[in-house]
Amino acid sequence: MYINLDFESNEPIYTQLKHQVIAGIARKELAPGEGLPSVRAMAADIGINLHTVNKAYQQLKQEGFILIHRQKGVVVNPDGVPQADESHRARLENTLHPLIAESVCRGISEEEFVKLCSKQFQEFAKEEK
Amino acid sequence: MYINLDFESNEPIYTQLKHQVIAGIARKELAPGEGLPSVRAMAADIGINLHTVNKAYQQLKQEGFILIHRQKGVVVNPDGVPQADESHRARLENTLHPLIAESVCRGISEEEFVKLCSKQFQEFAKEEK
DNA sequence: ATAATTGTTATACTATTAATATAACAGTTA
DNA sequence: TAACTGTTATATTAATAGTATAACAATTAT
Repeated sequence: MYINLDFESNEPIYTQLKHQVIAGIARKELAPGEGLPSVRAMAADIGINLHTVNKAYQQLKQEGFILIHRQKGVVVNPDGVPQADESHRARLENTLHPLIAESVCRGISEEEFVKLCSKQFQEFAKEEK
Repeated sequence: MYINLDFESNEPIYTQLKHQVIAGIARKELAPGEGLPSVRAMAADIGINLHTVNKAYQQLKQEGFILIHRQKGVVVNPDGVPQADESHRARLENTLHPLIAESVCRGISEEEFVKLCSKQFQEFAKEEK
């Protein structure tokens, strides 16, 4: 699991870490049940504080992406990530709304927008048939 | 221009204000050249500080959505919002990426995702044909 | 049994951001 | 002259991000 952080970004480090773990799961590089480095090991690897890693891990656990056993360490959720419910869909819509509004203002057509999304979905598609 | 703020949200107030102005432009409720309330009037209207409004206005100006004349006040860009360039598209992709990754993890299909986007594009479509 | 490692918790500190509160300035308009 | 425009400056409060140590309890390896 290679993590690449941008310390100049205004996106918080723990958020970048969260996103890359989630992307790893979506890309199926991280399989259900697979272990992740301990908070200290991960922190040392990428050169940040263990509390920053812990914050990311705690939120990933809270959101169902990983499990944390006191003994076994950190593990990608063996049952898979919980399916989206209505609250997830609502949050997704609320996040998309300003993106689409700006796109409309700037002349990005629905077709182009959709094509852009599809391209990213393909990045996560891996012999799934 | 009705503004609706959620003071409990973790989305900053000035960001909420920005988004609603942009949505108003996308929805064509705010036409090019149309005036917006002065920073003080807007602040009094929605019950926030004038600096918070000013911050939103400055960023909207910086991003090409509005113009601010010392005399004429605040006006929706009469030339229309500048078209998206490559940097806009890159930012859009970067913002969409974690959304799509999480959607993939949670079993939201590309079809559902695209349908969700299309629904929002329709919200902004107004006898444009 | 000892040592090392695990997640977890607590405390403290710095820096940045969000938001508010006054106040003032310079130019425009009524 | 008075009221209003955007703008700037200064100060304060609260919250968040990130780091730095330190310790505890439980497990694992030597």
